[in-house]
Amino acid sequence: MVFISSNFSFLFCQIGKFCIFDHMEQNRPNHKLIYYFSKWTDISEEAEKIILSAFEPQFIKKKKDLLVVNDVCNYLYFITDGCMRSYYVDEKGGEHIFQIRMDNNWISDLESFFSNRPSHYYIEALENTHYLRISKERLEQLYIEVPSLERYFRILFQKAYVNSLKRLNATMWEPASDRYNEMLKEHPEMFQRVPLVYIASYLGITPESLSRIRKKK
Amino acid sequence: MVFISSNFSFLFCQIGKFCIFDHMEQNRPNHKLIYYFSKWTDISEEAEKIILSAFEPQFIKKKKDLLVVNDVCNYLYFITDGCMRSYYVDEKGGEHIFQIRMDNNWISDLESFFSNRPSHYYIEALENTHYLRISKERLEQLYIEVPSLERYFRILFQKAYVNSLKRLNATMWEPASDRYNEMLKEHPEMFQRVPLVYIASYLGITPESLSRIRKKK
DNA sequence: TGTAATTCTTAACATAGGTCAAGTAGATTA
DNA sequence: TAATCTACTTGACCTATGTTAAGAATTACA
Repeated sequence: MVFISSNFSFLFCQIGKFCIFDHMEQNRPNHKLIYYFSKWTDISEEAEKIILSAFEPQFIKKKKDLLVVNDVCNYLYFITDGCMRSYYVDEKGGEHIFQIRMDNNWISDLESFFSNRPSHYYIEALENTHYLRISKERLEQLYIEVPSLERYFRILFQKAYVNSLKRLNATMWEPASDRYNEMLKEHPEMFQRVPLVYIASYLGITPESLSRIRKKK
Repeated sequence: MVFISSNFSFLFCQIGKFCIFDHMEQNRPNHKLIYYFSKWTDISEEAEKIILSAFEPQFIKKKKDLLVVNDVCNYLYFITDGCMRSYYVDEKGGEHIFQIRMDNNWISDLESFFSNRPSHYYIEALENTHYLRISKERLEQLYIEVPSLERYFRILFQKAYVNSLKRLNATMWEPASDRYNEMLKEHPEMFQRVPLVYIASYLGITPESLSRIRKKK
């Protein structure tokens, strides 16, 4: 695959991630958020204060659910430190993971969030995780108070959509071994923090298949 | 599949399509566009004029290319009447269709459009097609002249992203026959206008497999 | 520290869907 | 009207991946 194999980074759709924040103070996590906003749009000092007050810092323990099926997803979540997965459960009880997100990434069920309808998904913490959250009402208000945020989210969703289409093409037309190899290359840190069972599901295969792929290398 | 089978409409990701325009005058296609904008955001009469002047009405004949690989995609296209497909070609020469769009839908290569980098894709007319187009420069300017457009596109991409993730889940975890049946239910018009070869590719299978699925029914 | 739970691997077998090759039926063109 | 094309189908065979079941290695916990 000529162009697909050149960059499989979309395999994680890790929207909004651009640099490491080791130099930042650990206890001012909101500043990471502002940094990302300011990458794509202008944020005045005034606006910065408003934004920081709109997001609530939260914590969740490993293996706890942030969202369960049939609940409305009331928040947009920005992971400052930790790891989450979102998945659905089919009628035979099988779990299908479609998102794994780590530090400095957004996670939510956008469909439920924007429609106020019950979610079909679960969101679960894979590690003890610190995150920021904002409710739909507060976000709508924020779009009015800080109009340039609309631009940030327009660009965020635009990129997320493009990445998702690439991942779709790879899933349809690339063999699982290629998807695995490129993921290994683009996201080695993932393999240190996330069990292979989950990575297999994310890639659209069974853990047994992933095991075979890894053996062949 | 409990929730997926309840609505496969995302299989077409026909973002922005909400109603039929039979009642509209055929020769004022731009008004369809305004109608869609005004569904999600407020458009003043003033803004309407600016928008209408920013989009150029165009026409392309069946089988002609709107975009070819390695060209930069300079426009966002809104199909007012007709049908297009976008696809890429793998190193063995195989074509893989990932979008089929008909009346009142957007089509483009967003990645190339926003990055100004050469596209990996083709966009081809499957019918004689009337469409509107806007360049990146003009759109950036329009975001400034009509800020509420940023909101429209934020919502458009947000929905497109959600649909794309659902299509990804269906592709990974649902059998091809289910995807076919639901597409037939949700988009029967597609089968009147688009050859099965293309629909097969869109569903991620070969024409032979689609033929077998259709036979079994 | 021992037991249970997770995580990962392996092997035998099953199956959906791909590949190749041929053939039919309409539509298009000479 | 014959000759091509294009769209679609069919059949034989193949392969990647799923399924089931078992076991090893690691981690958590009582």
